[in-house]
Amino acid sequence: MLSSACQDTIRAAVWLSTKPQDEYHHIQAISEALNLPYHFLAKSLQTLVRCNILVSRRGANGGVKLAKASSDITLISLIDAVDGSTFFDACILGIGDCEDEKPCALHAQWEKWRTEMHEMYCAMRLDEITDDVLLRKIKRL
Amino acid sequence: MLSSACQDTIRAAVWLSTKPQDEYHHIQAISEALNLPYHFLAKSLQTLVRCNILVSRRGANGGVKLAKASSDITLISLIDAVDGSTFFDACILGIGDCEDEKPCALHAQWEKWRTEMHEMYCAMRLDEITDDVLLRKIKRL
DNA sequence: ATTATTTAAGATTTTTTAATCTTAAATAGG
DNA sequence: CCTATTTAAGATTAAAAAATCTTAAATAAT
Repeated sequence: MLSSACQDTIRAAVWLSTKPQDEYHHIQAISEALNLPYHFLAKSLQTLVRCNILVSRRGANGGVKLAKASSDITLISLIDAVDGSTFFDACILGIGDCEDEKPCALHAQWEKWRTEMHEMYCAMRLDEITDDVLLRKIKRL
Repeated sequence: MLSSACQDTIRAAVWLSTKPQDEYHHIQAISEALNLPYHFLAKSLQTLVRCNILVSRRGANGGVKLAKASSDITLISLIDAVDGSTFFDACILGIGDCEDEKPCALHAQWEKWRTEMHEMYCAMRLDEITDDVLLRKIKRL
């Protein structure tokens, strides 16, 4: 559903949202805390920086931090940034042209779920994902 | 959501369901009709044969046919056969242990959709997918 | 029986995704 | 200014998924 790069960035963003917003944190530290591959994570986070979701600073005492309050960061913005917005477009059976006039047998139902999912991702913000329980679970296993 | 091998087998099964059930059809013919890679398709269809969803015959005038009426073949049986049954188990965020006592913020909603999807795949049978409209659309693009 | 045909099965190659490595650029602190 | 540190960026490698190739086994027709 979501690429592992995308899941990693969500984990990292959730982790960052539990820290004071003005604090820079080393990508290395995030990578270790969540057991995510450093260079792979760094690459995804760079994408978030370019999308103005994160702010980064190079050099000693550098790192990354959220560019805005966690309550202003939607899940869909992370997904769009890393995976692109083409995830909710495909037919559930992989059959082409399902969007057009004549749908496949599953189309109407899938369309309904797809819309609901998209709305959920749009509505859900980082601060809603974050709680003590989740924090014990966002590490990669 | 579904692997391309799985989508291919669904396409092929739908195509077969439009033919007389006792007719053998060459995998080559299916591959050409639906624009699916021959050897890749053949491999997936062999899986269906082993699961007794298809019957095959080697040699001249050989081919494959449905092992039972298309109204007795559920979508979930194809998916389980090709992709295995682990597709509906994962957390939507990729966070581990989401099944257990303490779920992630999206868990309850995702669980609901997942259950509904699974039920839809269980209920949907080949003959329901097949109609004139769909047949014009099941070719790979 | 022999031959052409076709599925079966495993090996190989290609493509995509994931992960790592290397070097450059920037920054803070001494 | 110099150095250690850290992100940035592109190259490389590894792993997984998709696709192809090759050979074997089975079958029908001649």
